[in-house]
Amino acid sequence: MHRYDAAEIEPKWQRVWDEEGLYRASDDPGDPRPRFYALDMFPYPSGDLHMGHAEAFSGGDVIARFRWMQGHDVLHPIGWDSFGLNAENAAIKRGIHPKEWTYANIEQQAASFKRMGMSFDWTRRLHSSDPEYYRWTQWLFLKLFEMGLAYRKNAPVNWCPNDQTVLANEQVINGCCERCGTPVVRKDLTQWFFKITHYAQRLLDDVGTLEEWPERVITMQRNWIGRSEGATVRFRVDETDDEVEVFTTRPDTLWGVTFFVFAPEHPLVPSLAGAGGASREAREMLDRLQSTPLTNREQAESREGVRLGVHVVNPVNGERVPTFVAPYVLMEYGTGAVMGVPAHDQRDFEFAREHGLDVRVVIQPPGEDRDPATMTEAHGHEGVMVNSGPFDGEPSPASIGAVAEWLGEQGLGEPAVTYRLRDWLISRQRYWGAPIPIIHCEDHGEVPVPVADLPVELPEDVDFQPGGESPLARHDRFVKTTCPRCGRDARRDTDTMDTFVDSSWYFFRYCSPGYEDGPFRREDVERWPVSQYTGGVEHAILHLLYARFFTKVLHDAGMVPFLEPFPRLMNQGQVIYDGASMSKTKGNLVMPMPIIERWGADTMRLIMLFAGPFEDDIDWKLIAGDPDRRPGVHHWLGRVFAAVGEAAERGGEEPSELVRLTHRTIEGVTDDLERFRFNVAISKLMVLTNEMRAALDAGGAARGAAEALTQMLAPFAPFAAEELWREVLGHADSVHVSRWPTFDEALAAEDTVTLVIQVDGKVRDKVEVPADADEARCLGLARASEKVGRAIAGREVVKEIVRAPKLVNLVTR
RNA sequence: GCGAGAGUGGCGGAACCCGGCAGACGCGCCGGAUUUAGGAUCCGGUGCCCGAAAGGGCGUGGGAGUUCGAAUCUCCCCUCUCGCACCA
Repeated sequence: MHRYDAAEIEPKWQRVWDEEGLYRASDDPGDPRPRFYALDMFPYPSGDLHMGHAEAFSGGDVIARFRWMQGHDVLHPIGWDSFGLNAENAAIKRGIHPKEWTYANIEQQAASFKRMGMSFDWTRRLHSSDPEYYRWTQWLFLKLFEMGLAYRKNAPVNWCPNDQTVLANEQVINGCCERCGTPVVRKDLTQWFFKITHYAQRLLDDVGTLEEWPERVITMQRNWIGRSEGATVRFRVDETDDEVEVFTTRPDTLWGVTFFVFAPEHPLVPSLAGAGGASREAREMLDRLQSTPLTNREQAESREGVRLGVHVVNPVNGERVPTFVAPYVLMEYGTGAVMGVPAHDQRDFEFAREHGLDVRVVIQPPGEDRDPATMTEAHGHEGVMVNSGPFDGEPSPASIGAVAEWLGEQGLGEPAVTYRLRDWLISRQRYWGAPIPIIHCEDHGEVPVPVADLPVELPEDVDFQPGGESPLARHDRFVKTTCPRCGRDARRDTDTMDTFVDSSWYFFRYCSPGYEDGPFRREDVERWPVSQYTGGVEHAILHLLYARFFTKVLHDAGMVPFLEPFPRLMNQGQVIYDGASMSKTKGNLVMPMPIIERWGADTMRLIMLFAGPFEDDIDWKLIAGDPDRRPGVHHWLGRVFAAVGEAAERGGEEPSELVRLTHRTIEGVTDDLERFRFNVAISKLMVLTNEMRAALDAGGAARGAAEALTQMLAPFAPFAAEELWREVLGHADSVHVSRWPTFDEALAAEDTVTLVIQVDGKVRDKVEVPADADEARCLGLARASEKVGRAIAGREVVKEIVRAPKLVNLVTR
């Protein structure tokens, strides 16, 4: 009798696996096995692993183990995204060094991963905060710099007053810092950017080719890139002769312009306000608008605005229209100025009504008579252009392109495409990140650190309290250097890189661990394209967009052979509690390690994987029940032990029913694993267990079922399966290097099936029939059924549908 | 507002891809057995309604459609979740 005792078997096998060195990807390019690169999003080392890690990595591990058993050469690496603000803030709070905090957490997480039975190739482990890693992050920065894709400019940036750092647009959520929730303010700073906008169109085009990505992630990427087609049009300021450009998606409404609006930050605004002799009140309001943080404005829905007192001339009809400054126009999008077409744009309409401006209809649907005096909202779409000079009578919106082209011919503008995507701001004025490898020389400007001098190491003796400039700026020995070109005194750049830079290429480094002559070898990356990327949907935009951008850049640099890094993406759901995210502050935090200590790692893995579809959220409150009560999956493992144990000791021929079910289960589970349907696969293994139990209780043998069950259990519950395979079933080698069972169609085939007999589509009877029963036989049985006879009594059967051997449907009148 | 996805027992969910026994599997609950006891184990039951039972009726958010037959395909509506949101 074999009792299931996780506490005994799990540490034992963990040791053995370590010694045996399982799970190493081959370094041999001639290895004939098919390769499978199972990539999990590398964790951020804040504290111990949480439930989200437990779920995501359990799923990723099932896939990796499944592929191993299918005979693949599997690369299943692990590393840590170990730079970043969290470490720095936590370290400040605790009065210790970020490095100390970070590496202590990494060690804890690594130990937890081993305890969970993760099949990582530990020899390829990396940490983005190691000099040997960020050396190459810096190298890649220089590559982008060399390619003209990294540049510095003075720009208004999003500044978090709490974290004392700049944030990327992507890190501002509803006007607040993504990290701490503090409202973000505007500030002008000189910052480093990566020219991701240069790749906007390619990022957009190629995202559509990712057929194995979740649709919603593709949509989110598309929306983020935000391509709009239309035209730019040049207006002239009548009083000053300044030229000002606008972007519009609706050039067909140009004849309906009745006013013109600038964003408060627009560079022309100060001089135009002067030229227009704006009133004191107007100037005060202007000041207020210009100093209001961008974010507060975003939330405002007011249609306030200030009249500038100057006019612009509409190039298509020569009309003079008044100009305004209004917060509803954003400097960040388009050109920072818009033409006001109140009849056909809702925002412009509201603005016009607020300020008593004309509304002129220039698109009129046939049979309708839109009257500016009585309109209560703007009309956008279908109709015929009117009051539109040469375009009168043309259809809209079909004429948008024609108008744009006409503008070009007339020299008034041109067709244009605009993206919402901004360049990627990568400078951070914080300590715990990769230093930007640039030296500022008075004579030579921005000079790259020579590759031989990389890494620019992060000094440890730094006062890293945030103070509005980079902590590195206060470290004289770091800052003072000499120019690599002229040898004279120069200053190092003191900003560090956004951690998203680190995570944009780590999956390449796994392919060439320890490589000394570059970030990775092209042939290694070519040999190990990512087969499956698994991670949280919270990275649906930023990380994935940046990693895609990097891949394209490196492709263009000739360093990688493909254009997209992750052909297959799977997002696991979140682990939540009672409908809300778990957090320490809410007091609803459940951690995986206590569960592992109490019930074992296999149970924790099975709880996660059996709870529901992998991509759906798991609400711990709904699935967990009493924490002291034995989890259902633990109970099941006990039943598996009992059944496999008995089967191992008993000889004889297996009941054909059980053989059949075994093969059907192999077929089903294999398919489920290909499709991430872990919960369904586990339920099938449970069914097989129940059937084994019944066969054993009836005195039958079950050895074949026991072997197959143990093997199929291995990806989910690696410890229990190993114990059964080696100790109970008596195999010498690990179950994890055994070959995945194959299914035999002949053995899986049923010899009898259930014939369902319907009358008018309702099930009236069921009969067991031979699998090869023909139509006549089925129909005869249906006709002979007493229940069917009762159901059709007194009625005429007008049609007989027969799908032998499974179904007969008698249709009556 | 725009976009995406989802609505099935007391609960998590299966069947949806490819129309054919709805509710697999598990949790919970009910009954029984065993046990000093148990949050342990084993056996049986468990969609709802009527009925002692046999049996019957109803049933996959609502409504229509296609079909011999719809949880599944099509259309409309409702609800919820997620993402984006003054993007000119």
